[in-house]
Amino acid sequence: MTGNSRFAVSVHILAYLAYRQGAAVPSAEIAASVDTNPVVIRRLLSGLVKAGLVHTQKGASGGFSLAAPLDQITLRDIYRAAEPAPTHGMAHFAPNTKCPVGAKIEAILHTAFVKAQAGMEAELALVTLASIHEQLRPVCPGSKKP
Amino acid sequence: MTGNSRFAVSVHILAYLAYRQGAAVPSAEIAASVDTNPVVIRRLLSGLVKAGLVHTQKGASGGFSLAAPLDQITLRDIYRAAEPAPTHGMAHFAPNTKCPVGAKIEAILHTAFVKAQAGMEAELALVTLASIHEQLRPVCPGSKKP
DNA sequence: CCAACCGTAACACCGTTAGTTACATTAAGC
DNA sequence: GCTTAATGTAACTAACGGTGTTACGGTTGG
Repeated sequence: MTGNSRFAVSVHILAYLAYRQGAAVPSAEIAASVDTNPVVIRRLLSGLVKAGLVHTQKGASGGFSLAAPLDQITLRDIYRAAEPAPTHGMAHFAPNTKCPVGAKIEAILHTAFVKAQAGMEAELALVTLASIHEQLRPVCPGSKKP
Repeated sequence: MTGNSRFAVSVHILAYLAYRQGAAVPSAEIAASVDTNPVVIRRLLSGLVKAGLVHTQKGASGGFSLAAPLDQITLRDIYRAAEPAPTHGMAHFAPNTKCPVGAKIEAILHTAFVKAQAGMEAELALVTLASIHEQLRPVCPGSKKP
């Protein structure tokens, strides 16, 4: 695949936790909703826990639950927790610095990328988990397992 | 690598063509500036030509040159010509549609991605090739090969 | 004619991601 | 305490995309 689905799956995970309304949800249950392996879910949750978005409880009858109110978690928070630092392909972009263009293009591109990234994250910041939960609401009367 | 460098290299290519001021530039010369293989350059240029940003001339003493004024080419144009349609990881994201969350999350995510993409492209649209050429200007008095 | 150049196919290599198995650790409930 | 259910993480495989490279046919100026 061209990109990774880390962000998309992470949003799904948090939406699912919102749907389950604070219960301690095991990774296997989330995995069933995403249709993947529980380890994949736990790997992503590891980052979400480190970012303070999710609370974790070990042991029997343990699981994951949201660590903040729905309206205080935005897609930007999730994006930053899920994705590694964006390189925009600059990682392996090493132009010939003996050429006048190659010597300066990198800094110019970096500036443009930072602005583009900011523009994207500004849009993501407008969407809260609460609004996503609201969109899901007509379909989830109670809090049932899949 | 986390991402691809198609966009970064494409901008470099167009900046180089601007630097060479309308001359027919062979792919090997551009490749020397980017420090890569000429075929890689020609592959990317293929897309730029199709997008109408670059003019190509086959045969001896042929090469590539800009097909539009510097102030009418923005980073967004280059981005769209260089990158394939953005999937945002949705390509391999196929949640369990039997789960209420899995069934609706895809549409919600797609909407958010479209907005995020638009926010990013709006920033890219503000940067023209003319402004990049201007930033390169102090360093390129004439039009010399590297 | 020939030398230079484009266009593209074919291929190998490498890094990333997803998926999977395995196992140590932790904690609730009896 | 023992059992059971769960997290956390390492290790491995398979698949995929991107880059770099060689090769070669087509085109054109001199």
